Amino acid sequence: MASESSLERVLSVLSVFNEDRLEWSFDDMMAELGYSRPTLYRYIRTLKDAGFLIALPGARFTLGPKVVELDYLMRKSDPLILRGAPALRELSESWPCTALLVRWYGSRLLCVASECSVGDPITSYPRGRPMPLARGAISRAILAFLPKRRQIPMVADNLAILSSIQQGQSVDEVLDSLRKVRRTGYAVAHGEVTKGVIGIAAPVFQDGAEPVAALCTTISASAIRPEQIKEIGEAVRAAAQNVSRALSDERDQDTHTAE
Amino acid sequence: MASESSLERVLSVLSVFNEDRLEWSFDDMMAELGYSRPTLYRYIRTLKDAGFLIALPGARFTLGPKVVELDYLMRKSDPLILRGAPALRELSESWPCTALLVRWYGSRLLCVASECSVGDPITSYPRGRPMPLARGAISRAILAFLPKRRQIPMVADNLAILSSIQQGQSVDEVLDSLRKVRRTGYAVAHGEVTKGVIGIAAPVFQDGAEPVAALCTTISASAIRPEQIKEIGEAVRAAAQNVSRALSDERDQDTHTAE
DNA sequence: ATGCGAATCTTCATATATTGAGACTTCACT
DNA sequence: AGTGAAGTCTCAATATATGAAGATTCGCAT
Repeated sequence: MASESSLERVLSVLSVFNEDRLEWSFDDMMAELGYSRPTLYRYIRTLKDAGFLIALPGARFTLGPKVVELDYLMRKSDPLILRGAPALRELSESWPCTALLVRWYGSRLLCVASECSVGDPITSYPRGRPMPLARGAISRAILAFLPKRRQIPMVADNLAILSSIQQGQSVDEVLDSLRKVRRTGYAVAHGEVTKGVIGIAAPVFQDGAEPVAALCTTISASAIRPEQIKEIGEAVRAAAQNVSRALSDERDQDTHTAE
Repeated sequence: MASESSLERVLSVLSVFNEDRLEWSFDDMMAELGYSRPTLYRYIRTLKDAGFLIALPGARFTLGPKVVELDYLMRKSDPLILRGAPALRELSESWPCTALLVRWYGSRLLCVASECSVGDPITSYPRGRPMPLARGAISRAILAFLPKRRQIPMVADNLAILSSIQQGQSVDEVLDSLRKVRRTGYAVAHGEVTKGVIGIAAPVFQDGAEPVAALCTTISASAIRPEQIKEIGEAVRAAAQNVSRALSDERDQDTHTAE
């Protein structure tokens, strides 16, 4: 068990900040992280100089402007967002829903863009809010299209949750229900993440076999008739396919211009 | 000249990413940063493990999910954004403009929130896009209210730019025109950042003497009559004062509950 | 499947940078 | 001027980052 390096230690300073606590006093940080006083001051100074932290009055600290700038860079030219925005708009205009684009980072699901056509958005997953890994249509739209090698351990790791939402009692049963999702082309979830909300999601691919994202609509169960789900599902699937195609075309262009 | 520490070096890996280049191949990074192969691999692995980077196919890298998550945390509970949002909405509803909330990070001006009431936003400063330090109403709204100790060097450093926009030929002349801004309570700029766009900005305070942000409206010069500027300026000033008050009240509450 | 080249990770000896105790400075406030 | 808290510096001990070279794994085409 290699103990962590100083590089990891600086970065873990940034990990003390979470949904519940965005302002830390020096002493609390020291207690939390267990570094010595000069060391923590050194780390903090380094992070401050790089813009990742700023000092507040009263020996307290919070996240700094560099974070905001980096996120702006990502937003500004993420091909997924650029190519996906029209799809989000179209879906959200066709039904009273929130349409989401959720990136699959190999181990995290993170909403990267969303568009909402109802006054009071039912799902509250704006950009940056991590989503549950094994619950909901999005998660299943990804899981179902993972290559077996990655799929099986993921299912095994999350079997308890998957069982609790009727996806099967054993790994094999879950795999079976995922196979169905794969055949249909989209996943549907009834109130798995938020009660009374139906999620309908389809995977987005870039080139490889593994999906890079999912496109999803979340609709209040009371806003549609059950028969409409199929229609919406097809629309989501088609939209996701369009985004996939747009992404792959772009990559081709890159390749060509690079030659 | 203390050479940089390994901590600084890891963080500078994140600084190769900019508006023009968000994907780097390993070799380009190595050339840019000048680290040895194993060292750069170690840095990258550390950053990947922390979620700040992800690998793309073809030995290329880009920014990772942690950045997005951290920005979400900031957005979600930045008191300035929370308290400022109503002001932005109100201003943008009163005139055909884009209203901005711009944080002053001591050395950087960064838009943190904006609200737009015209179809095609005239200014293109969404969240995270750094703004010029010495040009425009926002910058002057901050500069004018800085304590002298910080103000004078800032003016001196940026004299060339300030002169080019008719703020005075010498430091003293600029200070004089800033004094006027201070008396008026808001700054006005005609097409300094974007041609044909008028900016009107006022400072926001938290507790201290130094402003923490500026509230700004940007209006197309053709959309208003010149006489309206005063009216808008007063509204911006009043709104900024409200935000300041809200921020300070909140701080008071913190203090009381902490006792 | 098999093999190839590129991408990534180890190993290891060495030099070097990081660490923490404690002293010191700085600053804000009285 | 005096106090206390925030932040920095000094310095010796030591842990750790470094890079050369080599091993391994991965991705992909055959």
